[in-house]
Amino acid sequence: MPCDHHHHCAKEAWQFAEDLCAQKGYRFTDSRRQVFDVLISSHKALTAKEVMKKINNGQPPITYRALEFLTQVGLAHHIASINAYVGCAHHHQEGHVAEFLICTNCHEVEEVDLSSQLSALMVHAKASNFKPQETYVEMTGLCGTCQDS
Amino acid sequence: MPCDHHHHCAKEAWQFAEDLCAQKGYRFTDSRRQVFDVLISSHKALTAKEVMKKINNGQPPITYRALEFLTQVGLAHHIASINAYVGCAHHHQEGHVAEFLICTNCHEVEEVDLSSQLSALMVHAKASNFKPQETYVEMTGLCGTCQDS
DNA sequence: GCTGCAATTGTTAAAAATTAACAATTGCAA
DNA sequence: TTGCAATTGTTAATTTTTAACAATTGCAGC
Ligand SMILES: [Zn+2]
Ligand SMILES: [Zn+2]
Ligand SMILES: [Zn+2]
Ligand SMILES: [Zn+2]
Repeated sequence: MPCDHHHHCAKEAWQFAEDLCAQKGYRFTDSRRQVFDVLISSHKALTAKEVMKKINNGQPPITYRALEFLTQVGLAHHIASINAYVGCAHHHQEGHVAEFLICTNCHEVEEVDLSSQLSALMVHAKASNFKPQETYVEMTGLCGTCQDS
Repeated sequence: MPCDHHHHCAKEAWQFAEDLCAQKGYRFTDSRRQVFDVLISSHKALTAKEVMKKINNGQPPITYRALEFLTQVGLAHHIASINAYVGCAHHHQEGHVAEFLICTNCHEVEEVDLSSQLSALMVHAKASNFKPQETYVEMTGLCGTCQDS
């Protein structure tokens, strides 16, 4: 049971997503809702294939387009190290950076805000005259539950 | 010209690789050498396909196996955010963590040791009883050269 | 209400990336 | 030299992602 407050999470996430899309004028269409639902119904990172399976065998283009949309508007994150996606309903500021703790056994993902500790990562970029676009901080390992099993 | 000291780099890298393999008893075979050579001859991250092209159209299995070997013994790193590989000849301690600054334009990669600033990343893991395996800290963006062009 | 246009979807299929399977070969130690 | 484990060579399958284009939808202006 990775998350006891799960239903609560999901409900708040939906509210957040609705508001975000309404406010920004994004079209929160059926296929996008379906994919968001699949992601947000779990704290695990799901591959595109896993998402498709859960949506009545959704066709790849539709799923990939929805995943891209959600990622771009901030309702999901792409976890590069395992090539999977996780839903998100946090309010992220521009330039925000998160750290993801990814269990390699159950694929549960914990998202942690790194904004306040970002300088350690940025100092090298600045010293190298590097202009950052995206930052990925991912840590794979075993969550507490999976260490015991 | 991303690296003026390039030939120097490559020579030292070869020495390092030879020593490492000899010392640890790894077999530094031809195909592994070829892939290492391709990677270390550049400071850019190369996809598996790019590596294959440079090796007289090497067959996928051979290239993937060599990349896996090099990655596991520490002579290369997998850059998850762009799904590419970069050669490495640094002496990494166990549990070492590096930050990669990856230019999205030219794919030049700068590797920075993060060991001394690691606590910021680890504090959340410890608080969550998360047992880390691999850590990816990757920042995509534009290198100094590519900002000017 | 219609009309036109941009955004999104549905559908088919291709392309790209990765891996499986297994035979052939190599390196090395007994 | 014999045996065995590691590695390679080869073919082909599987998985993942994208291209292409027609059909549909949502919405603004008439
Ligand atoms: Zn988030
Ligand atoms: Zn777990
Ligand atoms: Zn390194
Ligand atoms: Zn560049």
